[in-house]
Amino acid sequence: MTPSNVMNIKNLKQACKACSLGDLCLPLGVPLEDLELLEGIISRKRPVHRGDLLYQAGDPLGCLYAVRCGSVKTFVLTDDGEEQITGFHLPGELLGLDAIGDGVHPCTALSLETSSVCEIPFDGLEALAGRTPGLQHQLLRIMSRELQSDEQLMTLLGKRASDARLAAFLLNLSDRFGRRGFSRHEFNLTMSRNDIGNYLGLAVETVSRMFSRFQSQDLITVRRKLITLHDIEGLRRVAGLHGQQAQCTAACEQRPEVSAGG
Amino acid sequence: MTPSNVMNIKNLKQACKACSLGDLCLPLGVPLEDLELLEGIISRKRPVHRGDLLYQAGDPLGCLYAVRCGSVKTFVLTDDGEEQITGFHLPGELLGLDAIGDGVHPCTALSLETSSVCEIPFDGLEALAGRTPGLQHQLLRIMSRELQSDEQLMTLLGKRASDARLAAFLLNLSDRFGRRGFSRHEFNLTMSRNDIGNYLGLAVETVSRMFSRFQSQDLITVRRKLITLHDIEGLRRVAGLHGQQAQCTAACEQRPEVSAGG
DNA sequence: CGTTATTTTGATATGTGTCAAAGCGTGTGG
DNA sequence: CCACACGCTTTGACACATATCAAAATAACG
Repeated sequence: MTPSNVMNIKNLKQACKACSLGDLCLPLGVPLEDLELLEGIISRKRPVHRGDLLYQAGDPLGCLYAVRCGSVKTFVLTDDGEEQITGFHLPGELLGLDAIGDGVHPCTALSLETSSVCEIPFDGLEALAGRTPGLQHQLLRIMSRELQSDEQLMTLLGKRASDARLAAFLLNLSDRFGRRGFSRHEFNLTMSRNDIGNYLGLAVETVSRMFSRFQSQDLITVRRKLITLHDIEGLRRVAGLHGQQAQCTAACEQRPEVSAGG
Repeated sequence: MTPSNVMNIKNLKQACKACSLGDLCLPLGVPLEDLELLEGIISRKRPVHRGDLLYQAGDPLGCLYAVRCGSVKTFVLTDDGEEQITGFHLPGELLGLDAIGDGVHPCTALSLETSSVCEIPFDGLEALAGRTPGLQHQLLRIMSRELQSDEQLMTLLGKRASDARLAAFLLNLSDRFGRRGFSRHEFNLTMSRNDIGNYLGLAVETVSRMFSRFQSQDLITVRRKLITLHDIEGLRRVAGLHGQQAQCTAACEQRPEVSAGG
């Protein structure tokens, strides 16, 4: 009705092919000619704002959502009414896959900041996947990876102490930000301390205390929402991820601290 | 080489169509004519015994495995070498889906008793799913449901006390046994107390104490591996699953104990 | 039938939740 | 632009649930 609508239609054309995070999202491995078919069913919504819901628990599954920019949290409501956060989602990640089983969203998705998401009608995606082996494969891969990361989270929640949980959480975010071209050493937490505690199965106070402790150990600097990682290897040690990446010789036992400008 | 091989070949023909748990497994929703194609790629192995491995962490993904009878546990090895159990799997359940992402099994699958499993080459399954919409849909559904159940487990591990965890675990098993035609009230635990504790993020001793407590509260009877549930509604209350099924009025506050023959 | 593994029970230690309150940033209205 | 109020975060004190340590009881296995 207004000129702005025309703009929106134009924006729609600016889909997967031009999207900077293509290879983190569904299009990875999908041949160019099929990509256009995928673009055909995806629509890009207006930006959503902090606190906006993408979908709510109980909603019928209409679309999956891909985060384009910003961040989103998903949570289920336990039977006594409190929320359990099931994930924080960064650009390139697909939301709503847990709704395919019953055709109903089991959790709610809420935007943590001003974000942009792509809407992908599931019916269309499924039909297209049947005709496009690369897309089917990528869809299965994405779901499989989510199963894998859930398994890691279970280990964290089931076996690890509070410091290991928070350290693993920070390292996980660092890694995911890094893959998206952001700094691995410095990033903003878009979720509250409360959310972090909820996700990690810890009280808010414990999260806060651990942040303070890590800071006093020169592992990180905390300045409100801004986190700076100074000693990633040290964090790995706290997280219980011994020498996963670099060769772990004597170096694991040394390294007292790395001073950095305060 | 021996006559017994001939028997095995005959057994192979006795595939999905004749399988008693067809509608719990992959074939659900797959039309009859496509079912034969599915049967074509599935092979049924000899029984596996207690302690046998179906696959190990690090193995390349060759096949998915469907439990036909018996039970299997899957676990990842944490970086400091201890195992974290990620699931117990009953007949009709599909194992190895978490390997699709990287083409490598992230966890190990070990049979808890004498079991029988079907081997499903993933390549073939994927190719067939591309030609069979019903099969593709069922595969996506199975993976989605697993995501959903992981979310529930996260809530359990993150928020619930030890009694709620164990109660929820028993109810979950009861429900799954029930769906498979076994008793919902009485079943054998094929896993050790250690395994249960590992899975639920509890010490063995705590699991044992909770079993004793539930028994003294007349919620269950424990006789070694054999568990009998006497008061499912009571267990639901302990698990924090308030009035999910029946209406929960004043009864929730009353009911001091229900005596039963000891 | 003896040996070993598993399970149960008890005593104690400790990490983390809970309660309480202060500090700090953010946003709002005068 | 400043003052106030509100929410979020941090810090402290304490209590409690559960892990840990230790040992007995019981089942499993050769």
